[in-house]
Amino acid sequence: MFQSVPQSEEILMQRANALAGMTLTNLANKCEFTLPNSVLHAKGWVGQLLEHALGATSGSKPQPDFPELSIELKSIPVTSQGTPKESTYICVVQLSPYDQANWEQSLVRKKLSKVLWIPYEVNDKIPFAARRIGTPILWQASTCELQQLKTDWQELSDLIVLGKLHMITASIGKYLHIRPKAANAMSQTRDKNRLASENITLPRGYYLRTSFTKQILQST
DNA sequence: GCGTGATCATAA
DNA sequence: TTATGATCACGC
Repeated sequence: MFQSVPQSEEILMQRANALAGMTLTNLANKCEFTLPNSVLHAKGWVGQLLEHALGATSGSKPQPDFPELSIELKSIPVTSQGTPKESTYICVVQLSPYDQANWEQSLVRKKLSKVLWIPYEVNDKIPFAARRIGTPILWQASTCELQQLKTDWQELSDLIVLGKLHMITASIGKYLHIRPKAANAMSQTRDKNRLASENITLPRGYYLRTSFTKQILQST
């Protein structure tokens, strides 16, 4: 479908709007993507289909999907009521002291600078292939939202810098929280905020709570 | 293993 | 039903 990088926000939005109402089968056919037999073994498939359809190029680099536009693309599964079904992964929790230095330069802040949300319906009665893509929403956090995100990030970052990552649970943070992000519970990484003798830990990621993304989708 | 794309599975 | 912790796939 679209394979070139969108040169402006307007072009990106035109493309995104053109997808609204299409089923996953419609879009997969146009992009020459093969529909997975089961979502279980294709968890990120919808996101990658949308990236391709809109011309995103970042791949797995730790930066927004459209770096020239500072726009991050997020597909988001919603119920027939428009409520998000899942929390939204933002980025990995980096574990070097400098990464927690300041909010403005954090990976979370950069990823959430501006987000193009593309909802798609998820409902037990609708087969995966028949799910429809919804109306895109280009979002920027309000001053109030940004303040809370910063507060959450700061609280979590303080714990990390103090070597207390192991004390962080998913219940910390109003909008933003930290949860495991790994192949499985055996995965390991090093937390450079701790002594070498005790720094092996499970890789983690930052996620947005559904209560917050629900607010985002309804505000527009 | 790291970082991307996420959803699954079950305890609460 | 929801939130937390665990898991799946891919490129490098």
